[in-house]
Amino acid sequence: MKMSHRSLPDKTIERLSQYRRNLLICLSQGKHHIFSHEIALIHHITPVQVRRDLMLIGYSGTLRKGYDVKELIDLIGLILDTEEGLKVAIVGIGNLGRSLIGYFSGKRSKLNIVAGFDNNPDKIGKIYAGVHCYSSERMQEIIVEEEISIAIITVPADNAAIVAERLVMAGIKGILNFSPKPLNVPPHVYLEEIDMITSLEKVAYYVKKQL
Amino acid sequence: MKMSHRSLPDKTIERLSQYRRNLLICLSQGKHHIFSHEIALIHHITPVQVRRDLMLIGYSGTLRKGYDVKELIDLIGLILDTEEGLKVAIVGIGNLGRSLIGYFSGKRSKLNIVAGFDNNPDKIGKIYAGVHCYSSERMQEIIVEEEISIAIITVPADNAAIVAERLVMAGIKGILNFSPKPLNVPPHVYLEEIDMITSLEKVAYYVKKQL
DNA sequence: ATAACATTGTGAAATACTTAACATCAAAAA
DNA sequence: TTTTTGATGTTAAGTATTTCACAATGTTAT
Repeated sequence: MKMSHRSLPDKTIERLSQYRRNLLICLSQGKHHIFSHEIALIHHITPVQVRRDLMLIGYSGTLRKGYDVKELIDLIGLILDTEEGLKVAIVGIGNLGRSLIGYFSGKRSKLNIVAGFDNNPDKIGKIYAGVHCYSSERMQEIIVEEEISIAIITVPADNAAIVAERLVMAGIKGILNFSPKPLNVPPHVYLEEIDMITSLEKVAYYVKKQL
Repeated sequence: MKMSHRSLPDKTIERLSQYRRNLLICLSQGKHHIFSHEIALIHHITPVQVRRDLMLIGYSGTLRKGYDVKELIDLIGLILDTEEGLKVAIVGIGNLGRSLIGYFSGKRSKLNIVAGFDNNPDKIGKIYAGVHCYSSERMQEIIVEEEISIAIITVPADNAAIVAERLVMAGIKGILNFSPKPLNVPPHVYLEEIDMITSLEKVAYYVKKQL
């Protein structure tokens, strides 16, 4: 089990996260070993792809018995997680923000949403599924104080740019942006964008093509 | 302006959708021509990539004046949209569902959310930002009746599989799935998955790497 | 008129990612 | 004990996507 994964492909990272989630389910069902073709089936990919991913992270299964579920989960954790975990803030406590808080609360112990921010005075001071909502004005202060390193932006498009700028100034290291406006961040801040409108238009394109 | 784009790269489709959104903003600001490097700057990609995409859709700009914004928007529309538009249903009117309804309502005239479905009796019969919420039991009936071709799944993970199955049976052609469980659909149904947990874990991975 | 320039369009190279092909080997079967 | 089987691990080939390099050419400056 060598640790020689200097730089894993982007797509492999995504799949590792997905593998882990389903491996945890397998484990909870009492399944302790799994074959590459079983993992592949769950994720609708080829067994070779699974084996390649595991090869890249330096994991070896047992011939004819497959992979040890528990070991694999732990190894993926070693790659994706930090030991102490990372703190996450969510900016914009609208429907989307609250939905995300719901998704994450309690689930992944290594990524905790520890603060929410919003401008709406009705929301400030309230607690949503365990997450305290603060005034946006206190963003910088609390991010520094709590050592929050990741932010999720779920504010309306027009506010996203200014929010991002303030997050960067506060020392945020990674941003997950749901606003459909491309953001401008310095290269030392990792930016991941989820563009739901584009995703839907893409579905529409392929539906059209098939008609 | 030839129409020889038998099969555009997946990534090009995504970018076209994004280009269009920002071109519409340019147009509304009175900008009628745009250079490849200007488009590139907005989207944080290279000018060559922009030119390549436009080449692939068979659009030619004017040397030294760049691209005609209006023409380009129209051409992208010709590729991404159907003339009559497509109808969209949203299954699961929780926080995420309502947030998506908010995003799309009124914005894109060619993709209209025309129905929502939920099991919660409190929600059935209500109207959310113009979208009527029906009982999930009427899903099949209404999809057929209204000729809905696209569905967005925003139900909890455990219900997603059965929802997908029923959507396929009802004749849905494309699905945008927000549940973190990989779905199983026949090959004639286009499936796009947005995995918010994976996206966040990916951000965490790159943040960790940079530390 | 001519030269310098800035921009487009594109073949070819480079990079990133996936899949095929197969050597290897432990377990099960004969 | 030997053969067959069915899995892994990996090199090499294939595909998809991005970038390089540069020819072509209209516009502006001289």
